[in-house]
Amino acid sequence: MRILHIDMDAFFASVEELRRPEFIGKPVVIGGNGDPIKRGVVSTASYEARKFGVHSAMPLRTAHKLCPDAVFLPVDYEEYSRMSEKIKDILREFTTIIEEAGIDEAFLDISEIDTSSEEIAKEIKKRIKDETRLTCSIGIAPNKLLAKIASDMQKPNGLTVITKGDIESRIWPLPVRKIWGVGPKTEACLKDMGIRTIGELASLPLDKLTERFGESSGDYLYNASRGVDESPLITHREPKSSGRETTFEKDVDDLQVITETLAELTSEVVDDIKEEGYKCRTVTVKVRFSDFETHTKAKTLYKPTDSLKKLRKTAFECLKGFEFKKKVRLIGVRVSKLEKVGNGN
DNA sequence: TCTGGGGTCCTATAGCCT
DNA sequence: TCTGAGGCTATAGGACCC
Repeated sequence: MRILHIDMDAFFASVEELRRPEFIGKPVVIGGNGDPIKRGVVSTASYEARKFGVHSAMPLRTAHKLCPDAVFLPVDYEEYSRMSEKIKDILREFTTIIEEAGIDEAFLDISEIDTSSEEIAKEIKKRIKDETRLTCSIGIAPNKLLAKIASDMQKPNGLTVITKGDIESRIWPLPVRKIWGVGPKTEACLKDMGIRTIGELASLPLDKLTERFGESSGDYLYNASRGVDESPLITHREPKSSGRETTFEKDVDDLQVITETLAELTSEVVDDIKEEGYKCRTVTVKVRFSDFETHTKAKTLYKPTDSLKKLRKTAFECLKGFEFKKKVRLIGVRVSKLEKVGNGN
């Protein structure tokens, strides 16, 4: 197997710099509605902004303190999606075995292509650069797990090939956090066990991992630390749920405002699923309180619907299940158990 | 003082059925 | 009739990803 992972460099920021060349070379921070004093987090920071310590998921206000002179811009998903499609169209000319992993990433199975991996990668980089003026980083390895780690090893504009023989020398020294699926919680848990690197993780026996993380995650970590991953590329997926949520600019205690906002969000979700041609059975309402405590209430209908009246009524019933003793920071609604409407099924 | 919004997947628990 | 063992579904919460 030869799997290629392609990851666009500082994608949102780079797309903005194409539109506004005067920002090139400056620290650029994309996030929220572009106002660094309001609630929101950083989606993407340009490499110049990263030098100030700004990174994804950081509160915009923190980014503003670290780098007050940065250019702060709102997220423009439509523009990034258009660019993403352009790039994916280029990738599809190399193979149809593609997994789209988010707006700025993809896996390609290049096992059956009769050209060396490096040549394919260089050609992809050239095509993307020529046709969009954007750069990307590419990793090539025997599986998705290693290809993704590889693409991250020499950013930006990198090209990294990892073979099975490289695992001990090049993968084991890396921190466990580099493994897809290992986030802050798992990292902290492993640190408690004295484990910091992937190599140290590989020294743990399977039963110790399954005991600590459960059957599924334990198995995954055991295999991942050895560079073993047999997961196939997902070339097509059906949506499982669709939702909308919003964080209030200031925490709210007015039930009227909360209810009205929920009604609006529900109507947006209904528009979304109708447009995609789905009905749904389950409605989940989410409330986050001022102390960040988050709760959900769900109700499942007997039969699938896309009726705004029915779904709004169900959302309101869910809302009644909450106790509002604290101010509300966020309200959201999600529908699931989706079924494609129409003849086909 | 901070901590978005779009999702997916996993786990635990409870009720119901065989 | 009683007591489980499993399977399935609904619900709630949480970790993680981009």
